[in-house]
Amino acid sequence: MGGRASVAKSAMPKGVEPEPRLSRASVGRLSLYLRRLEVLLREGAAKVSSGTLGEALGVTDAQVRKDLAYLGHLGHPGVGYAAPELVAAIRRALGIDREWRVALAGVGNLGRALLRYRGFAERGFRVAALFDADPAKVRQRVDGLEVHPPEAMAQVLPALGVELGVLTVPAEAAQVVADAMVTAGVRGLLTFAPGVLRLPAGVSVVSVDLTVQLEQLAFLVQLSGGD
Amino acid sequence: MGGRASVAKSAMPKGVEPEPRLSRASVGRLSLYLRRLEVLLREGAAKVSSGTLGEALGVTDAQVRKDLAYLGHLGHPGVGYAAPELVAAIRRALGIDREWRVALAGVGNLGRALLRYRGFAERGFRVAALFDADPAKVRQRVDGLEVHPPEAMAQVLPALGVELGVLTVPAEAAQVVADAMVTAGVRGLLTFAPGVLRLPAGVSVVSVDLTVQLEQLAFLVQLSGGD
DNA sequence: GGATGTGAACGACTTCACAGCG
DNA sequence: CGCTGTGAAGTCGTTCACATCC
Repeated sequence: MGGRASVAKSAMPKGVEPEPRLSRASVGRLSLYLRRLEVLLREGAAKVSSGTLGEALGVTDAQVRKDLAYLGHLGHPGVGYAAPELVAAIRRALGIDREWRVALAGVGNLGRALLRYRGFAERGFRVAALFDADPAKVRQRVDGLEVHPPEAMAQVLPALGVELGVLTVPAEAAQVVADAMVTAGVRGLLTFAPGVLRLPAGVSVVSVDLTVQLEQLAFLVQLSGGD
Repeated sequence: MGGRASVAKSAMPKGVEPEPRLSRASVGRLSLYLRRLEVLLREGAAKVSSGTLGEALGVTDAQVRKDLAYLGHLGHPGVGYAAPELVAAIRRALGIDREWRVALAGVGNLGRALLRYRGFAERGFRVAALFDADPAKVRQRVDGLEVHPPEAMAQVLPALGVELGVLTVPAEAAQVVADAMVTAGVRGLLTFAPGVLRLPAGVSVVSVDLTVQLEQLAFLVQLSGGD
């Protein structure tokens, strides 16, 4: 097709350094390093090398060093990394060196499962509000939290300082609920609904699409078993 | 440590074609195209172009064509792709042009949520057996399926022709249950437990790590809001 | 004209290899 | 010596651009 010019970076005159940024893949690995480090710390390890850190995760030592190099000069040649410092540095880089207030919409089985999942609280993600469109669920208490109707978002979320939203609602409702959350000031969404959300710039989205994951698996199995 | 080196290509004399393989990212997009195509088909569209297919998904037309080119020469220049044929070709490529029997281990909230999720059945994934280590749950019926104890895997799974396993068990149990499933003949696992599974070659794994996802989100929000 | 398929350019991520430091 | 940090090389995936065909 002809000139789908697209605006892009035309406004940028030049000169600005590329400034290496933490890549998406690196961020995912940092999460894994963090978890591994916590295990190693509990086992009493004070120092870790890039080799030992990556080993159990299937990551090469060179990759580990590259990832960690983004955080600054934390390693000591010939020795390794000081585990506690490394944990602190990773937490800061990931933005989890503080508490995040989270709202959860859709108190079905999936929502309840996430609510009880310890991993979240351990990392500073605190579910502060629940929402559900089902009148039978509204005003009930789940894990000590009252379920609010969706209309209450604009009032409740800012009051509680909620910045993140988790969507465990049916696919049909996802876009509407997402819009309501964004209007109420939420700046990031983790959605489990299939399909793509259209959101204003400045709002981040991470999508966990279970169908896509299962299809990936089917593909891999077919490949390896393709005899 | 070494070991993983495997053959590498240094030993390759030459001559053998690289044979382009469907990349992981491409496979993920094919899933999305498939879902989009089904919507378009319901709306009565018989032909689609790479532009219209990718538009709603945020994928460029060139990317769509590259992805679809792996499936063979399906497009008609000046016209586009015939939607029904494309659907069939994608299903075949992903290995979902047939039914897959699935076993689910861990009948907690998350397990129940997946069990009721329609998207799986629509794509030919049939949950054929349930397992749980909790004696209170064993022998109960959930969604018409009896819950078996883990010891029954070796007997039940081969009998039902189960090839895929879904793990919604606590982190501590994941490796043991995974091993049991593999022993019982399962060739692919979708796990929701945090942590890395060590499995024999030939068994595929897709891991959905919710903590990693949330941390990705926190990182993105911190980035965009880092003003 | 309209849209595909595809080499070539480009960019992003990973691995290699080694200098340098404790 | 062991292990880090990092340029260089290599690999993989995406975007561009255009010849080609209906």
